[in-house]
Amino acid sequence: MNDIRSDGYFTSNFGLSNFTCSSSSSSQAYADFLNHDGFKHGVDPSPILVSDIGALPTADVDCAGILKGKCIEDPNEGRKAAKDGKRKGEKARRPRHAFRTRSRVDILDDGYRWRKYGQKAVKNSKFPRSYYRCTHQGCNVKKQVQRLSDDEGVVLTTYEGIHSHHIQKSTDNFEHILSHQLHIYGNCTTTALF
DNA sequence: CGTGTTTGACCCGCGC
DNA sequence: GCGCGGGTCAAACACG
Repeated sequence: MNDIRSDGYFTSNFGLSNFTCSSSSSSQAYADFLNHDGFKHGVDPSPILVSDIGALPTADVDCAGILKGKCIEDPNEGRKAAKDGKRKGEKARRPRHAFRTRSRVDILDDGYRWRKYGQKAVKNSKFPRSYYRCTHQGCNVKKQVQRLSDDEGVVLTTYEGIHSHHIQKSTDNFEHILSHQLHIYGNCTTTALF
């Protein structure tokens, strides 16, 4: 199900989609986020910061439904940790990882059910940031979705926490949604779906 | 009626 | 201390 290609990219089939990451931390991030085991590591140990986001290549989806992209570690973990009640300077226990995807739709279906609990205007951006929580009982995974102001075709999704359960939607549903989306937009090269 | 969204208020940390 | 910005809460609302 998982494979590291010769070019260092990490490909994994999570049931709903194929995702490609470029570093071991990225693959672990996605493994954590999707609650999967058995990942290989050691390709590229260097983390990529959200501040470098402008220099990163953008994720894309080809006509076979293969999503390619990079995930980014969030340097803002300490601040979030402090807000969660931890002491200043204490390392955050819950990693946050961001994924850039090129998509016309803001909501990328990753197979989990999310409940929106907030939306905020972002400074220096004309697009708001949306906040989502996993609706599964006992699972406190969160994600933020924001469209980049300098590239309106790019959606930045930040995941925080680890799912304590399996994907809640079936592959059949995903395929149904995918075919529906492709029917709507008629251009699968610019539509990203998980 | 259950579930999810909207949106203004609120809280907190940080910088000045 | 104060203002700003990010993040969260919760009441009201919409929808199937």
